[in-house]
Amino acid sequence: MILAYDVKHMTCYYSEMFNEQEELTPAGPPLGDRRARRRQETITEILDIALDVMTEEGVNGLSLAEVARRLGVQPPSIYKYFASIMAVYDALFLRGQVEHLEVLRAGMATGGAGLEALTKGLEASGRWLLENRALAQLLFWRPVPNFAPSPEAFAPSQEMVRIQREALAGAVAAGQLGPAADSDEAVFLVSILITGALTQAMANEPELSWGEGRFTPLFPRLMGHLADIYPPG
Amino acid sequence: MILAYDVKHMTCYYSEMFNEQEELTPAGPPLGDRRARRRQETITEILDIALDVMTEEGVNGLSLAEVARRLGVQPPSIYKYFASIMAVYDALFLRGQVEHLEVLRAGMATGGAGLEALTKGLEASGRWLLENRALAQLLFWRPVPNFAPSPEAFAPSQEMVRIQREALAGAVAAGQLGPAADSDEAVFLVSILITGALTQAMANEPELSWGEGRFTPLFPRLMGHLADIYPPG
DNA sequence: TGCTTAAGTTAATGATATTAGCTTATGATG
DNA sequence: CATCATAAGCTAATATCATTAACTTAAGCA
Repeated sequence: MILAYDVKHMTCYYSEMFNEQEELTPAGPPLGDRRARRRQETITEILDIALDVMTEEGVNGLSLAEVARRLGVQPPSIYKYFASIMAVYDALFLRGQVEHLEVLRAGMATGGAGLEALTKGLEASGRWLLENRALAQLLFWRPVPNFAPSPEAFAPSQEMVRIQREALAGAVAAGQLGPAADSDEAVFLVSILITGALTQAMANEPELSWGEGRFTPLFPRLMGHLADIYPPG
Repeated sequence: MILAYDVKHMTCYYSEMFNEQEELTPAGPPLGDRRARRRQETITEILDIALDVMTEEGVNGLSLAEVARRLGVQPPSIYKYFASIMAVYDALFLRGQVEHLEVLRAGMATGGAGLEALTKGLEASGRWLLENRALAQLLFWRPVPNFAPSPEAFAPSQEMVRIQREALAGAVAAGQLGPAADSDEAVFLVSILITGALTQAMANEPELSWGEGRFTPLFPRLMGHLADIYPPG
């Protein structure tokens, strides 16, 4: 899925909306090896804390002052690492995309092939997203006014669409689905199913995991009926 | 749909999460007729402006200071009408629920019966929600940290579920769907379809209306395949 | 060993939500 | 019609933000 925010296949909204690219991290000049490592560690630490805060207070509840407090530092110090709070959101968006892509890939590898692999992959993705709700909301919804992900942060999403088309093509080749399933349209259709299940679960069942509750258990069934929509042979 | 935020059928999340009910409007003592009308007009005006601001700046971009500015008044004056910014969100949530319910009802009345009426109703609902994105996000997503709708604001959602079950029961009676479709599960399943289409459209195609783009045109087709999931006879 | 500069600091600016307390003028009531 | 309660406005103040400017310090490369 991750159709939210795709840019290549998803026509042009984000391509129009990308923020002007100021440096997101205030320039990383030729750092000595040791210094560079320390710096990277601090950046990671800031992002971890930011994620904690977002998980506790909501995506929009992120406050650099609170992050600084937990890091044991004064608020302006954060600006040595991130140009603005939007840059923090962007870094988290990128982190979310990358991790999520990896989870989808790994999930698909556990299944068989074609439709089965796709379903397994999307379930793994769903499980991960419900375990990382703050990231999921950042990736799927538009909770933060004036935030639009940078092209870099957005890039993994195109790979995600490619992978899914590949799986659908595999399902067609295996005779699980009709040839019409090898299309962007089918990817969008699948994205509606997974996004619907996830959105309902996130909004209504914040305590439950994938496979629990009233929505996510229906997802595999819906995927199974893909063959009704794209009948093989 | 509107399963997001339902409370009766949607188990218990919101019932646990309802905010302690402080007065949302700072007490409405026995107002004279004229005064009461003026007051109500001002309240409506504030909500209209708040909706404008949310539409322009995002749901979380609402600022009482900005509302006051547009109303031509100092920020503290808003507090004569609403106890807090959360009370404004709650009033808008209620307004959204009520209008949305009416739209669904009217939409269903235009179609035939059973499955057809349900599809017509949900399409009308989708059209309205895309025309009222700020409200849609407030109703479906959880964009505002620490906001939970009051039971009053939430109530219309139960009626919405009831109406949909009724339509599904009608579809079963008409032989369009199998008996298993007369269930809460089927309502949840339908809610996944509509929520998925709407979420994708809202996140990725903010300029487009219902029926345009890559997601919402797929919805009627998905509804048509409900008979595959709940085969009649 | 010394010096560059990364990484921290404090101080200040202009937003915000909200509370307290004062003023005014509307309109219900005698 | 006059009175008076009070609705509805105001200003001032508090506490929270994000962010910028300008300074200090100390790490670590040469």
